[in-house]
Amino acid sequence: MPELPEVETIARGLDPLVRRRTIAKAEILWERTVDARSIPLETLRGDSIESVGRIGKFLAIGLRSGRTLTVHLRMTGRLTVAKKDTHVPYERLALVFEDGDKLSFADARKFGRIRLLDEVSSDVLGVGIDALSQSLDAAAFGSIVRKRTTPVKALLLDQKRIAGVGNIYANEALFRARIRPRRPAGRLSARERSALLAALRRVLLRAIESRGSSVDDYVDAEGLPGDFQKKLNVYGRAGLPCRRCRTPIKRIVLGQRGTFYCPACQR
DNA sequence: ATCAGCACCTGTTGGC
DNA sequence: TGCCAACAGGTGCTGA
Repeated sequence: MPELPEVETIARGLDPLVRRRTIAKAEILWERTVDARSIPLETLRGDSIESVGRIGKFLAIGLRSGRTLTVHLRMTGRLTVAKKDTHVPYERLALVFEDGDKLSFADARKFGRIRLLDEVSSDVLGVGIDALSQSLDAAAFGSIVRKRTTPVKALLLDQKRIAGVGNIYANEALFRARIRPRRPAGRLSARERSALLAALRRVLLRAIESRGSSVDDYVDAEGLPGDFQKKLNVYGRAGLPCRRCRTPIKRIVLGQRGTFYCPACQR
């Protein structure tokens, strides 16, 4: 479910809600929610939250002890704050605070993972340069794309190279840059590369302004949906007329993911 | 290096 | 109405 704009929205919303709160205990309701490489969550007792940030699609909860708790929402994860005794549907893990509230992680499909680490970095998390990083410039983007035969859309989705882009925004950025998803990445012209990088930034930033896309069930830290789904040009619009040229939007499968594009606008 | 296929899970939706 | 297959904002592993 959540990609960079949704995770960023959650981080911003969550930060003021959990800052400075002290953890009384972690309640684990589905064991596999805790990453096998995690420091045991019992050690969270007495620690407190300093801030909430984002690395790629990971939420990074900075703790007083200097450690970091990372949360990956995968498809259906949700993080919300509630009273300790509130029943949260599909709750898999809860950080109960000393003040009687809890930070609840709910996840219908159980794909989400939480991990407590001494030190975080994009390297430890296995992700590449953040899609909104200033250092992702033409040169850096060029070296990622260069000589690759893989379809450009698959490259955008590869978290080890560029972190944060998921299926919605990969489709949308390619539409905006007028590039077909199957084009081998290495065969894009310099002009197309710069159009794509600009489109990617623009789409992600505008999605953050809209507080993300709620296509199905995404909600932010306050339980509110985003608005960007109203502005999507291709994602989920198979058969509907292109907003630019009225040609029906096509759906193909690429790398096992639904892929949408306008056969007239995108070359 | 790359890629298809499958695994992990559950809920929703659309077709017959 | 009911059943079943297809599909879902993600990622990791295996084997060709």
